[in-house]
Amino acid sequence: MPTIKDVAKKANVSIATVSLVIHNNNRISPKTKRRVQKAIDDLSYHPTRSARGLVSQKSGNIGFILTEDHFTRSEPFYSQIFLGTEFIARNYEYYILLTTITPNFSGEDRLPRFVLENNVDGIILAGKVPDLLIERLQEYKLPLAFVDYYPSTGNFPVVMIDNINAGMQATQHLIDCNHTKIAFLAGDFEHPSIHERFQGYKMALEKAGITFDERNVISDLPYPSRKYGYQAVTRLLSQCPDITAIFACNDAMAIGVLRYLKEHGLSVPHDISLIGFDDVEADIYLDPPLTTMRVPKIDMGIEAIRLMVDFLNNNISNPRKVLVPAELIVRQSTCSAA
Amino acid sequence: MPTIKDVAKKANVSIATVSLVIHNNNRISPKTKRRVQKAIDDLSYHPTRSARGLVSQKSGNIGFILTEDHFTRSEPFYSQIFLGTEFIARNYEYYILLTTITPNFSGEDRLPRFVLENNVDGIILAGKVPDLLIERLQEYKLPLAFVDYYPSTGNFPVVMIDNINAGMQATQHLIDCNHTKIAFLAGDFEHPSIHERFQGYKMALEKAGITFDERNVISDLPYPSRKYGYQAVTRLLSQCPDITAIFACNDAMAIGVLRYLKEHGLSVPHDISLIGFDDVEADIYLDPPLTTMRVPKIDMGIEAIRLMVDFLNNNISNPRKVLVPAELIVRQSTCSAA
DNA sequence: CTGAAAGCGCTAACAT
DNA sequence: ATGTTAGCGCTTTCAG
Repeated sequence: MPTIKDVAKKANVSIATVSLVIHNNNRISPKTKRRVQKAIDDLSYHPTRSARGLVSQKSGNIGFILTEDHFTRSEPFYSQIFLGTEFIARNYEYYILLTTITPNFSGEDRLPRFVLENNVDGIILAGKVPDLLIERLQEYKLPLAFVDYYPSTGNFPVVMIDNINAGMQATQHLIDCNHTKIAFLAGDFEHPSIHERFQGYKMALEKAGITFDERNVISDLPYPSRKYGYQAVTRLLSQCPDITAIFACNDAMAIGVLRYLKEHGLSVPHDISLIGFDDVEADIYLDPPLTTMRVPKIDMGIEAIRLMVDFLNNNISNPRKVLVPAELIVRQSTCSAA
Repeated sequence: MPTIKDVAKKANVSIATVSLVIHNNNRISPKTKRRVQKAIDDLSYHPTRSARGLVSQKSGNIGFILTEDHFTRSEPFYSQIFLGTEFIARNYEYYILLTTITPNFSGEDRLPRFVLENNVDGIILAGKVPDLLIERLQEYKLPLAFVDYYPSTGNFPVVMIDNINAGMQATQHLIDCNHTKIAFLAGDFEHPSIHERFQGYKMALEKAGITFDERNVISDLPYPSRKYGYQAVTRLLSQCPDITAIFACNDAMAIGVLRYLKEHGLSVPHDISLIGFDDVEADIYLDPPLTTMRVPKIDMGIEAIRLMVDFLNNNISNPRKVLVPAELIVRQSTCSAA
């Protein structure tokens, strides 16, 4: 591999000149610039990352952290976001370094290697991450950005689904179908996204003049999975058998709900309308295909990188929040109330 | 961030000694070793990646290349493989750098930036990649490893599905169900995997004493997608209406086939049995759920990293090939012939 | 057993 | 407008 010295020699200039040409500094005469450029092209020279990194104290990498359970879960929600970051990072001349951490991150656990080794210029955190991790990360004065989660304290760039709006839209769709007894299946209320969807749910009810009934809400699920969706609806139907529509906070739960209803001879959508959230790939193959709120997962990754790069390049002091809209996808699991 | 100098000062030794301690060199007395280690711990010092990289000429990164169309296609086959590499790389203290290239890579196109900038120690290529790219990459004397593809020339570490076996198994399953008129829907015959599955198909037929019939094979599809599966079966049924079973080379095509059959009043599996390949997430939601060959995508990524790291650490000269087995998953799209 | 010093390839302040 | 030079933080001979 040619080095800057080879170029300098070939173009009969000093390495400083070569460096200046590379950075397109206009102190260099057009003539030498051309000569140097030719040498660069002839040798097909490219500055080496580590040498550059050493002097500039910039790695050219962005870290991406998520908890192990989020990485390995079957619904590829966060991996889609990650792929979104990978997809766009290229345009900004960054590479993404992925790592997972344990959800129970404690004082014993060491920080991701890329932090310790100074190998990232900023970090994107996806999904719920332990507060302690965030604190420890801040000691390294690394720019942080959050996707689909934000910590209760601190002012960071954040990409979130417009959950309130989406929650409203989903509920409104059911209301438009003349439903009034609408159940809300939350996953983990600790998660801000879920809580926001719940706000939207309540707002839509209120706007339609429907009294909110606490018994229609199941909010103590340990995890928003198929299994717990199945379980939740069991409980729901016993405590309020008259509901005609269910808003499940994600598609995994909705799939569990659907299975329960079918197994118990309840027709979807004729007996009960069902709307999910996320728009996972399986939705269209369900019977009936699931009405849901489509979340632009790839876009969320893209937006996160944009925020980070913006920050890195311009040192913006006032962090931006971006809300990505979810889109109502009407399929066949919802219909007018009888 | 503390540097090696800080540690040296704190432990009252030279930076050379610190470096030796870090690399666990036994020329250092246990006593100084302990003292230095304490200083390292107290300062929570970690060598900086770029400094290390500069002198060692090792980046600590492994590149992952796939073509754009493979990255963006809806069936997340290669992204699963990629996630497998990400998953395991951590254990070997490597990071993965992903990049995509155009499928029509030509002389005009520049190589991935991580190659030019000397930012990877080796490269994994997933899926079919242009020959020219491989040639150009070899000029950089970077170790290469292939997943789910291998070039016609050259001797590289390779991870492949055991396609011949899998093709046999799938076909054998249909034969076990008393089928004899079994169609084979290839995607792109250029791809070695498809060709191998075809070998397996023929071998199973032969073993069962069933004469191979060329008309039962559709092999001129531009791309193995739902759309082309749908199209292929149209043609297939017109040219040999008596087939009772179809082996589609991937699930995407199988899904297209299934749609066609349902739309044309043919029952799966009663009129026609259908087996796919890949085991994508949607399979279990299909009606009927799809019998298929499960491909361990994550494992393939893991194996690829293993091969690469083996090579990087031991400079193995005789590249290994690993064949990962596919597993027959019997669901409800196949049954005994009438 | 430990230290001095050279140098990896580059950037940027300072000279000229 | 261009060159000289001092590092960036580390590894690794080579001396002692």
